[in-house]
Amino acid sequence: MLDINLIREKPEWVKEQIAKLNDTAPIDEIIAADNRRREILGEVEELRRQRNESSKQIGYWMGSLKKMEADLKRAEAGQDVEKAEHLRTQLNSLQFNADEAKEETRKIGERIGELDEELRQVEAALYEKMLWVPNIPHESVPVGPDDSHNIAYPPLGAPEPQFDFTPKPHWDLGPDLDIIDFERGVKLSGSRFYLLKGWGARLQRALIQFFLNYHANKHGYTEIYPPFMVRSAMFEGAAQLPKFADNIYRDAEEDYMWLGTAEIALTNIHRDEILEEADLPKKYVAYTPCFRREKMSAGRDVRGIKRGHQFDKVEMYRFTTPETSYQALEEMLQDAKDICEALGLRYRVIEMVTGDLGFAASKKYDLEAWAAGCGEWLEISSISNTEAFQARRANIKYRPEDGGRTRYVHTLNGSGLALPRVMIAVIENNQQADGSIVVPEALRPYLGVDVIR
RNA sequence: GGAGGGAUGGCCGAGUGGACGAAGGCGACAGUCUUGAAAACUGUAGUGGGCUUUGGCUCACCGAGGGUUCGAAUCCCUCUCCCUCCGCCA
Repeated sequence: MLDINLIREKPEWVKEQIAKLNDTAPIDEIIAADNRRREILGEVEELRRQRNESSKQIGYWMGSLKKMEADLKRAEAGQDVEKAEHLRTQLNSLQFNADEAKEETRKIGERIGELDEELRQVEAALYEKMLWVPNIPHESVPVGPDDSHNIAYPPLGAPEPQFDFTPKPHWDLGPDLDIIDFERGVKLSGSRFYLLKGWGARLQRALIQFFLNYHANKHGYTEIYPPFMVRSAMFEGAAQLPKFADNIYRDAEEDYMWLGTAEIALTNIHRDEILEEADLPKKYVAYTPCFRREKMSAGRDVRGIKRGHQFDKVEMYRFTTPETSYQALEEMLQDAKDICEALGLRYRVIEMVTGDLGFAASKKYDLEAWAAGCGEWLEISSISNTEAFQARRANIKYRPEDGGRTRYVHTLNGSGLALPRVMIAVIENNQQADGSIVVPEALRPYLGVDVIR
């Protein structure tokens, strides 16, 4: 979510920024709703102030009345006719004042009720609109209309694998080695599902283990095991809802939704908290399966295991101060590159232009790995700085060390790395003429074999 | 799944309709004392919104949302979460 103050103060600038994303947002409607909201707020608060004031007065009178009633009872019991008469007169007049004030205050209350109702509606409408406004790109992001304009940096890591035979794509290699079973996956769950079997399943498990250990041991991340289903509010906090509702699997009875990425759980770890600046940055890493409907990409990438409804991913996540978030973004990019290097992948960095930033990111890099069998660059990581976009939705703040006002943290997320695709690259790039696969050095301690055959 | 008990400030905990943004304690911070520290004493402190001549003024917030009332931490309803016992279970 954007800062409403920013929209209020620089509406035209905000519109320009959003136009760069190839997106639109009802900024004028938002400003109108915001104005109306503040108008009502001013009115209703003044009325509340009046009500508080007269309630206090009434309270004071009610106290006096109680005392006078007691006095009257005593006077009557003591046969003090004159005093009783005097008290009765006073009592009646005070009672009259109190009743009158009550009636007047009740009317104020009615008006407050009406205004409150309108305020509720205006605020709900404003909030709903705000939820659909995308994040604003960082000034360093190149302006471009779509992904064809993204900047692809020269390949890094291992040289392009060379073969003296025609390398097979994983959808042939897998079944030949009996490590991927497409038919039975489909039997269980339908299209876009598969089975990993034997060394295939073990290879994926080794990769997960390797990634987690690497980030925890060498990069200083704290490992998290989160719930794989979370409440819908967490999806809203991570900016997945309302916009991406089509992509989410959910429970039919309860308010549970299956993670599309660990980012959703990790973002909300510190939801509604105020962190201490001294505790920042917080760095988390988590392995989770990810579940996606893929409605939007129906018909795309149907071959092989590149895009399924379920996949595994190790995700890095950071909470930082605003001053350090862009440095943190570069560090996370390096963290992901380190893994690519350690695995001997041929990979490249893609810097996204404004038109391909997506909804939540202010700046984003992708990492792509070369897969020699299918002859494709596969996206194996996406690393974003969302600045305060998620923090505002999930209400995550920190208290600056100098004791100033609380501020929103910046949050960053990045795959480190995404699984079936890294496995595709490993399998296809390391295949030999006989169909066997050489296990990368780094994974051998986890698998206990040098070659999968 | 059944029965019962809870949710109050950083923490503990009082508060059953009116002077309560909330006693008291602990912790935190600042000051006094001290060579320094501790102890003691004194003082300061929540979050968010609106307005503002930037001095302030004001509203809301006691798990969440409704309701009753002139007035709600306090009474009523719904929901969420936690705890205890029973049942079931990896």
